[in-house]
Amino acid sequence: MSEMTLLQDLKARGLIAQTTSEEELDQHLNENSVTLYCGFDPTADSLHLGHLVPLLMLKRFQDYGHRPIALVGGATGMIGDPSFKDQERSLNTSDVVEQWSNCLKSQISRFIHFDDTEGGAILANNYDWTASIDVLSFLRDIGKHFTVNKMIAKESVRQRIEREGSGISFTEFTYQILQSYDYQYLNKAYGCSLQIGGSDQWGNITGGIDLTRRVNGTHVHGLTLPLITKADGTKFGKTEGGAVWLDANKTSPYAFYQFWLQTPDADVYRFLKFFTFMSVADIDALEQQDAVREGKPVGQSVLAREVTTLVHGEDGYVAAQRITEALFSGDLSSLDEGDYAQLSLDGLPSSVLSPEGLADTPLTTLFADVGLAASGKQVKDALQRKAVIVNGEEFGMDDNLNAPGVFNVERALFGKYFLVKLGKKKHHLFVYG
RNA sequence: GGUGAGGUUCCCGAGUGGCCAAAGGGAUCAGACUGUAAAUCUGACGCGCGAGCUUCGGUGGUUCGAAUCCACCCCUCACCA
Repeated sequence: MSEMTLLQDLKARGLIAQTTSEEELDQHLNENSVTLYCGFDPTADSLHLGHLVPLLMLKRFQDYGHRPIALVGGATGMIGDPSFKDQERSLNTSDVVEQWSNCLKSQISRFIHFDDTEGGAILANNYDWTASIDVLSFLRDIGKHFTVNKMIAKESVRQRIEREGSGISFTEFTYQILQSYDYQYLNKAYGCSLQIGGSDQWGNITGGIDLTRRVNGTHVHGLTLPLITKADGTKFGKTEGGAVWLDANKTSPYAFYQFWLQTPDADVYRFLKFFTFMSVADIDALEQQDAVREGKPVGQSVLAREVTTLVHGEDGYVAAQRITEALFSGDLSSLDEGDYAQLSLDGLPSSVLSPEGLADTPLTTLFADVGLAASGKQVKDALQRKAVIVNGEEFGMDDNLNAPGVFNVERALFGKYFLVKLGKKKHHLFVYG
C-alpha cells in the first residue's frame, strides 16, 4: 500500500462508485483518523458474497488507521430497504430478525478487529437506539427534517412511486429516514463522519448526510462501492445452488474455494482487486505474467486462496485445497482411509447409503435426492453421456436400475466409501452403512 | 370510476379448438475442445428409468377434445376522469 493514499488505492482497485466531494473526503481521511460506518441488514441468517466487498472495505479503512463501525440493522431489517427493489417485500417477524442479527454479528467479528480501546472498531445494532423511540418524538424530532418532495425524488424509490401497480408502502418509504437517523446518531455518539455502502445506498447515505448537518450541524461524508458485475453479464455470486454464503455451514469452504477457482479469466484480476488485500501493483504484475504464461493462468488459484483464507481461515483453505487436489487430480489411490473420513468433514457433500431399498431406487432418483443434480432428468443425461463415475468406474444408463450392483460393498473403498462424480465438477461421497 | 391492451413453463417471448409439454431467445446442466477459463459446436432443459402424470392468472362452463371459445372473479399495463 506504501505511498498511496487510501483513496488512491481504492480508486486503483475500482472500488469507488460515488463519493461526496472527493477533495474534501481525501483531505479528511489524510488528516484524521476517521470513524466510518457501513450497515448490514439482516435479510438472512448469513452474509453472502455481496456483503463481502463492503465488509472488506471497512477493513481497508481500519488498516489505514481509521475506525470502522459495523452496523447490524436490527431495526432497519424490520422495515426493509426499498432501494431499487421492484417489489414490496414481506416482513420478517422480530424474532427472526433478532436471530439473524446475531448471526451477522458473529460473522462480521471475524473480519474486523474489534476491541474495547478508545479507537477500536465498534459493532453496533441500530435496534438499540431505534426501538425505544416513540412515534411522536420520531415524527417531531426526526421526521420534521425531511421533506416528502425530496424523499420522493430519490432515484432509488422513483420506480416504485412512478409506476402504477408496484407501489410502495409507507413502511418502506420511511426506511430512508431510519437509515438517515442512524448516521446522525452515530455521528453524535462516536463522531462518525463517513458512511460507506453499495451503490444502491447512495440515496440513503445522502439522506443521512443532510440530517446530520441539520441536527448536529456537522459536515459528514459518503462513499459508495460499485456493483460487482461479471464480464459476461450474468449475475455475480450465484452458483447452481443459489447464493454463495460466508457461513461455512451454508457454503462449505470447499464449495467456496471452488467458486473462486472457476472465475473466468475476464474477471479474475478485477476480482483480485475487489476481494483481496494484494497490492494493485502485485495484481497487475500477476496479470502480465499470466498473459505470457504457457497454459493455465495462476490468477484463479491465487484469488481462491486469498479469499478462502480471508473468509474461512488458513484451515478452511487448506482443507478446501486438499479436497480439490484429491478430486481433480483423478488419482483416488492417493487418499488413505483417514482422508476419506476427512473429506466430508472438510465440506465435501456426502450422505449415508443404506443398503435397504437400494434395489428399488434408480440412480436417477438417488443422485437427484442427494442434490448431485437438480432432477432425475439431468442424471439421465449424464448417464447417457458417460459422465457418471463411481470409484473411478464409468456407469451408463444401463445401470440406472442396478444401484445394488453399482454400490456393491465389494467395490467400496476401504469397505465403505463410494465417491461419485457427475460431470467434471460435481462430487458426492456416499458412506455405506 | 370509464375505455383499451394484457396475464404462457426460471426469465423474455410466440402460440388463438386437435399435429402443444407448448416456437424462438436467455439463463442453467451435461458432452466435445480446453486450463475445473472464455468462445464455439452438440445434447438436455415441467415431473417420472419407464408406462405415464401434472401445467398456460383463478373458478366454473361449452366441446369427443381448450393455453386457445364462453361466464364470473383476481391482478397488471396504457390512456381518460
